[in-house]
Amino acid sequence: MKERLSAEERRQQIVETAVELFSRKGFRGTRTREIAEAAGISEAMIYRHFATKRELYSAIIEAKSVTEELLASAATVAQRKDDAGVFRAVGLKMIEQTEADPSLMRLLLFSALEGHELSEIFFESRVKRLHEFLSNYIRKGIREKRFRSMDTLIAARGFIGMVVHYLLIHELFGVKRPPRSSPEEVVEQFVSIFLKGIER
Amino acid sequence: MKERLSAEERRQQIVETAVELFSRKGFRGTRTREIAEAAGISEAMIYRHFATKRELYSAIIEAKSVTEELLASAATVAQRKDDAGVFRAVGLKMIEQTEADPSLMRLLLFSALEGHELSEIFFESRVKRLHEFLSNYIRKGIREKRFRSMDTLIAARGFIGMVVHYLLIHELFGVKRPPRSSPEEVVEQFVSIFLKGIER
DNA sequence: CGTAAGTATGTAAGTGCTTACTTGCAGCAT
DNA sequence: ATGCTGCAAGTAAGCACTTACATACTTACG
Repeated sequence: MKERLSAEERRQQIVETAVELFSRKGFRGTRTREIAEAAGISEAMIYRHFATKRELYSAIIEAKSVTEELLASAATVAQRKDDAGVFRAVGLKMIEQTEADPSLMRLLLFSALEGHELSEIFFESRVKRLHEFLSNYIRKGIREKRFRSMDTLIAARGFIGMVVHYLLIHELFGVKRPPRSSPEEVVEQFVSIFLKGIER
Repeated sequence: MKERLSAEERRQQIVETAVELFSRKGFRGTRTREIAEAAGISEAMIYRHFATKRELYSAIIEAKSVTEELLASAATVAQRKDDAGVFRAVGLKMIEQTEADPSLMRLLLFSALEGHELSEIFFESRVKRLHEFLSNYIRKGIREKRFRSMDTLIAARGFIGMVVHYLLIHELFGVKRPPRSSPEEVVEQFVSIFLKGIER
């Protein structure tokens, strides 16, 4: 007994199923037939909702490009002028979100490597804004004499880099973390090194 | 007038041609026919030298897994006990090598994302050894009371992360660097932040 | 040395399977 | 009864890999 969904629901369901597959196998590595099977429908249904495979992929990237609460929550902490708290919050949120759903990071990398036209939008919405947020935070700290003078964008990217690299080697290359290093401890150490490094 | 090469030369030429294509388009995205055309030969020649497309890919990964002079040159500097010099050398070498030939980084990412069986060997030979080298260097610095106590592997990965992230956003996502930030200046700032961050 | 036999490099033209996408038709909701 | 969601069964193009045959180079023997 098959379920009959409304067009909108079905479209949504196809997108969700396809995210999973594209993120695991890339655009070229994913078959429209697999998507249909995984969604429990026929291929023709995919093509009723999306003109081409590429259009489905683009719909996914656009859907995933909406910026979420990461920046909002960091901004809240930022008002308290608690430097360690801000960097800790950003680092932990990044790790939590990626570990809860690694498909985003994989899609971002796949789309960049495969040269998808929307890759840039994707990157800007997910990464660039984070760089800019931290860069602005550091700039303010410099003005308030807590941090020494430096290129704030490079510094911000440095901190993000530590966290991203951690995620890369764990989520992508399958490096196991040593028993004594929970995400919290790792982030704590990154924050400690970074903050001490930029303070006056 | 076609050139007739020895088996060894031809094999080498196929590998070199294929590296370029696989690194740009991934394993699944590269057609054996394209490789043949780019090498100026027929597909059948590829299959005389390699039983399958996958075998050609594996040959490339194995060839690219040989560790190069990065560690050697860093080890030389390391003997001088010049902390900034060591991290600067590692960071600059990484950037120089990747900018001179981005195919390695792309192959590494593609093979991990696409789940190639040799991806792990690739990662260990190119990344893990670097982590361990810096980790050992930091551990020595801690013993000699120049650095404060910490998890040396996490710290090492933090520094590498800054540099890798820089390479990712420039080589993969096409972020242009601001006019005032040459690789030298960027590395210098990373080294400055990181060293100040781990010193006593 | 000269040349024929043997061997390696090379190609053109497939083969059969997979794949993105289509068509024609059926049944359900309003 | 019309317009929707849905499917089975295509179709044409693309793909990794093969086959049958040609052409250059090497070697051995009269």
